[in-house]
Amino acid sequence: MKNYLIQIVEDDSSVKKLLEITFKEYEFNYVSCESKKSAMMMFLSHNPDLLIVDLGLPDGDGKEFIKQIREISKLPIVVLSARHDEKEIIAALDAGADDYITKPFSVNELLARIRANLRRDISDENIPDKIICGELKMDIASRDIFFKQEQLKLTPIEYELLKYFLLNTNKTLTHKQILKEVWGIGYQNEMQYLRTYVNTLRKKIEQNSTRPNYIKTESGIGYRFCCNN
Amino acid sequence: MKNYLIQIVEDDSSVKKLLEITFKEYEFNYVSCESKKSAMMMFLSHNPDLLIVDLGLPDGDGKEFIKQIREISKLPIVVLSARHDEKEIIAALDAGADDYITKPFSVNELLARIRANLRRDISDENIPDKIICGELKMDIASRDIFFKQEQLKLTPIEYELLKYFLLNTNKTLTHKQILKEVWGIGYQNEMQYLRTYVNTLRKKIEQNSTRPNYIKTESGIGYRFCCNN
DNA sequence: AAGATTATTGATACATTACTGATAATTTAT
DNA sequence: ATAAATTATCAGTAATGTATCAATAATCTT
Repeated sequence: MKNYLIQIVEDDSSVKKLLEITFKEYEFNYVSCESKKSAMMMFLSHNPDLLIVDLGLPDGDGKEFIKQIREISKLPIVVLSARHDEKEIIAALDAGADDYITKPFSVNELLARIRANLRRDISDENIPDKIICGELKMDIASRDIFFKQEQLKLTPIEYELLKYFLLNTNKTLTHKQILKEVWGIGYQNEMQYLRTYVNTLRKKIEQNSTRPNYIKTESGIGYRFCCNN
Repeated sequence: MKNYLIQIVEDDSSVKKLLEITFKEYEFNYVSCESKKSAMMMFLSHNPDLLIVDLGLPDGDGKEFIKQIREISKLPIVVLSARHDEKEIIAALDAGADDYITKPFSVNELLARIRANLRRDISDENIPDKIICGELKMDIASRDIFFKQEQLKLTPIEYELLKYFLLNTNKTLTHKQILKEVWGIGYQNEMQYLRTYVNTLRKKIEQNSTRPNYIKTESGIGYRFCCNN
């Protein structure tokens, strides 16, 4: 296993300490800092494999930092936030975070999520040319999609949407994230487009479109494409 | 593996830093500069194996630089650009760039593309000298094409188009891919040429030109040459 | 240079896909 | 349990993409 480096951005010293002890124990390398300003410098000089960012930083919003990072890098970002603040979490996901953990958190949950997000990063190392998820099979190179041996005919948007889902399975994706990725910048608020296309996709890949197995609705947030492989 | 030298042309210091750290870590040699002017001098003095060029340079357009380079060299050029500047990217490809990466990028994707473009340089053409697909038979060496025993008479573009199709059967090819490959760089947007030639090819090889068996239309994307052998 | 072939252009009819808006169904909050 | 908010559904329309063909321009042949 590669020796991953994790960068912690956390101003609350007790939480920071807890993270550091945990990483030491589980033999993750880490570096840590306490402000947005030093966070960017540290990011550039250390090139970490994963970021853990607290949303309540003293010298600027953590979301701002996430946006800046997202201009230049795709590395996994895991956000720390108080549980009650769902809006903050959605905003951070929209800004480009990959996952979130609510405080207080269990050490096991933290480690599980970090591993999951590091794994995801590895998996796009070889920009997979085939994705298989249950009865669904997508061949990126030839642009073929099969559902139960049958070749599916998808329009360009349907295809891009399904592809985005398949590249981000088992992850809650906000409406805005999906719209931005599939339709492009400027479409973040066209939620009805998304509903319409989720509908047509469900008709094509769900046994029972009212009890979807793949595309699950996360009311108030977005969708989650479920895959058990 | 040969010790490749990569030249970075990037004015944004945080992106430049990120690239440099990445190349250091993965043991690529690199040189970097920040302006179009110094880029050309550096190119001439260092003779790199691959160029990474940001499209938004301060003292002149990156496209200009690419054109100048293409006057004197065929080396692989990879363009860096923000995702939303799709027009810029197209223009850069037309100007002679080989590939592009949109910011933000994942380090792995960056490395994968660089490797792919370095490889392309040396890869020899393992093109078969005879291709048979259903009633179609093409002999690359002698340039003969037979359709149902009959020899077909094709114009140069028709021939190149059919050859490209036959070398890439059962794969959806985008309009741009086809245009770039058959007509050459700079023709990516001349879609009408492609339509016209698909039309004439269909007349020559399809039983029923309105229900094509070979050249299928993929609306909004391109064409797919179907072959069941 | 004339004639023949091939490439490009533009106009038009046709086909598919994207978007819109109304209404029904479901979920969440009070 | 009811109201409010969110989501699903679907059919109509707008927008975009494609096929076809004929006219012109460019190129090649002899």
